[in-house]
Amino acid sequence: MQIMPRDGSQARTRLRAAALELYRERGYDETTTAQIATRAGVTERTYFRHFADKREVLFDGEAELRAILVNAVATAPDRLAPLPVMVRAFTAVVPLLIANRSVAQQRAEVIAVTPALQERAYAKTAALIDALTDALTARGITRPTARLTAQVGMAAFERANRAWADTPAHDLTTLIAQAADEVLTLGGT
Amino acid sequence: MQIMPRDGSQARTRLRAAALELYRERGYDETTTAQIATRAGVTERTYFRHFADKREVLFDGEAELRAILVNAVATAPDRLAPLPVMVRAFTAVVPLLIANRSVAQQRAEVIAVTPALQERAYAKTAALIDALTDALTARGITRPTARLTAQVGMAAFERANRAWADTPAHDLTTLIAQAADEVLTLGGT
DNA sequence: GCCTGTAGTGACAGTTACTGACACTACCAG
DNA sequence: CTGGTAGTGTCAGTAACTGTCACTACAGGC
Repeated sequence: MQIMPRDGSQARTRLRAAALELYRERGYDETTTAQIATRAGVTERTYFRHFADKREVLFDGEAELRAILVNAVATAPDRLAPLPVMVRAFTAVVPLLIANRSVAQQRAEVIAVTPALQERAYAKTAALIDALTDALTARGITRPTARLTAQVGMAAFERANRAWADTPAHDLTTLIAQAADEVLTLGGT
Repeated sequence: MQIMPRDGSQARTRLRAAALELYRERGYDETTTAQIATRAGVTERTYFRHFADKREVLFDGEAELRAILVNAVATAPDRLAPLPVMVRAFTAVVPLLIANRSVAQQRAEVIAVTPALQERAYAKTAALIDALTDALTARGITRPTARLTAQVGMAAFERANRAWADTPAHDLTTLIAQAADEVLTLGGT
């Protein structure tokens, strides 16, 4: 067997790249974890030491995203209303999204055609909402309201993100603020 | 082997009951699909003819829920603003929720302690949001706004549902309307 | 009463995601 | 040079899920 560098992060990186490639080339269902491992130059067992399951390999960035969001909420000015706090948080994440845009695009294409991956994506979004709920609660907002705020904020963010994907010329920061405003118009009158 | 009635819906019903029992008795992870099938008096293969996977057996009611929601949106008065349409839709589903309350409670307990089931629950919620988005689009609302509305409406509904679980004395219909109102206050000023 | 089609099922073999246990190797601290 | 630690390979095993085929209950026409 080949001698492999002991730095685990390298194997992890290669596994991520190999999985994305294979999922794009032959589809998620037609790819086995053994194939991913082989392409990355490790064994299947090593794959499962780095990622909990076959899906998780595509969702490695979530922790970083969550950290930025939570920090932005925590450092928001006091007295700022709940939804503006959300706008602030999602705005803080814009640079990361811009930096990762091309890989994110490839990921999104695979997820869009794979129900199993969509399911995981929903769970990751829910985890972000949980984290945002906690962060809002720490600001003194009651938990039910905090949860509602986090969900509504996430909905606005997704709306902005989709608009951004359609018309990349627009500024994502502006789109986020507009989506938040739009929420407040849905009640009519 | 025993002679089994040919009416598939009976096996399906027994499988649902057996799965809920076993998941509650020993936990989801410690339950095998073979055990569910045995308790329901069928083979494992028959289980997978009725349900796509080990999780789906707990989420059989979604189609009915979706039908009611979509119908309520379709038959809502013209000129009603988007969010009030959502309130109307979720209000229409209240009787079903009241009727199923005890089973729903047991289901919720199992789901609450099982990440794999939570993931599926998120996916089911997302499917409802998709259906609501389509229904709103049919009313002439643009798709991005329809999607935002469906997500915000679902967030309000969940907020009402949680409040209802905590204080069952309150009227769910009222709680839904209040949650929708609360959304409009999140912007401040 | 018999024939025929259809839907539901049992039996069985096979693939693959995932796990536990153990041994080995690169590297780091002293 | 030594001992500890983290990452890995190997192997065996479990359980979710699938394909295929044969069989059985039942409904309808004749």
